[in-house]
Amino acid sequence: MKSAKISEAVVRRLPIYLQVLNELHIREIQTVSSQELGVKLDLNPAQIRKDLAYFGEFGRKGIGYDVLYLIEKIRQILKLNQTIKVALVGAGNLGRALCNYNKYSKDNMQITAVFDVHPEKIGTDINNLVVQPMSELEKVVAEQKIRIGIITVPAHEAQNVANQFITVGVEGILNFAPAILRVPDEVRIHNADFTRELLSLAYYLNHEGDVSDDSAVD
Amino acid sequence: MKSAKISEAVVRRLPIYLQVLNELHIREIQTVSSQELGVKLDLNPAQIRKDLAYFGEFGRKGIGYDVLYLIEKIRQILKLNQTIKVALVGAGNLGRALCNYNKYSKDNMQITAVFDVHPEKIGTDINNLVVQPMSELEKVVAEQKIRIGIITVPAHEAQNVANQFITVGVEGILNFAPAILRVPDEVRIHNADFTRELLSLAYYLNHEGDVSDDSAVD
DNA sequence: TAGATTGTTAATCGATTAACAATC
DNA sequence: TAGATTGTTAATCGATTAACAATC
Repeated sequence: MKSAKISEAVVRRLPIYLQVLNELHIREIQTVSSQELGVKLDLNPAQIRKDLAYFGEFGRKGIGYDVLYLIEKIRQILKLNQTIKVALVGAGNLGRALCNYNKYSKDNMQITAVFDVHPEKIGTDINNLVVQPMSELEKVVAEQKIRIGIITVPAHEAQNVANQFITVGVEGILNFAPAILRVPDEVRIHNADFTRELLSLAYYLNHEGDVSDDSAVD
Repeated sequence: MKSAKISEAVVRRLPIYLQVLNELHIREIQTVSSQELGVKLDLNPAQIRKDLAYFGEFGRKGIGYDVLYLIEKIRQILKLNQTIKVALVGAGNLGRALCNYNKYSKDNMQITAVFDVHPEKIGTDINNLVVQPMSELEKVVAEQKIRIGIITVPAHEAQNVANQFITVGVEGILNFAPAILRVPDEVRIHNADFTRELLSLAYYLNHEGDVSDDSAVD
């Protein structure tokens, strides 16, 4: 199956579908149409149907999609029907926030190890995980079969941490640092740098703001 | 000028350009070509030139782009040549992390007020800001001319907070909660929900993982 | 049966890339 | 002048949307 290359745009919509479907499930709604999903998500129903059809025939003509069944299918597509272990480097505020987040998530993604480069952080406790030194990274990743690395260190340390993740054989990296990281093709990197979202948001503000235009250049 | 509607894809690349340019500036590099930027960012040079050309003629034929000048121009485009004030609701770990982040940023975006719905958080201190009750939101937003709202509350409270932001006239919202929020057309909403990035990252992992395939449905 | 809705093909739309004249 | 690189037009590519037969 899964023959044709699926576009990134499609893959990025799957977690969104999953989110709405989970909400529907909680509200005990059993069936949903692409039409209804489209309204909720501001997406074209044809697009939703097409996205899902890349992976199989999940719906029933004249009826729609069974919510629980579709949840299960999307989870399978995203490989969430197994527990995926995650290591986090950078035990600062953000790292702590993510670890906490973790325990509420039932998505079978689990942060199971936390590391930091700074000696004073080593040994401290975060959400029942003890912060370990980077020297332990290789051993722990191998032992726990960790497949994803999260980077929550300052920008200037990010590439260095990424390199270490790559060396120890992590398959995917989620980077929170506001830096452009170089990784080999076989490692997938996603950026969760919120400053990008914040800056692009600024573009869409109305123009009224008191622009004091202090541009030195011309 | 700025006549044609600029596509979202273009706007989302601007902060990335800004990031590389800032790095180049720190390294005291004065001029850069679209070719060089392309290599750094894994983007087609023609695309970079085209993106920038939507906003003006910033480069010099045969030479390239002056780094400092281009930084200034992109900052103008993103409206960062003014201080944009931001309010944050949700004084949890993530909220605290963002406030801290804040002080290092020189992007003229500033979190100037923090709120929380829970009484026990009110009055506590976050990075020199006192957490205020939601009842103060309207007054503070008006007084400080706050234009962007950040949501760092749990998913089930997010829509409620968004509604309050909308009521008090915020122009843009950055949502960190893993929830789909409904906002009117005139309010811009960007999502910084990292679970989406994490789940789509899982899709790209290699297949090897021990899939115990415990799917109950068929 | 009539109404609803899927899966899918074809049409449209938009974004990326190639190519090149202009020019530093 | 020769080499480099922009800004921009035209060509290509890919993603979204419309339309509809199949079918519940």
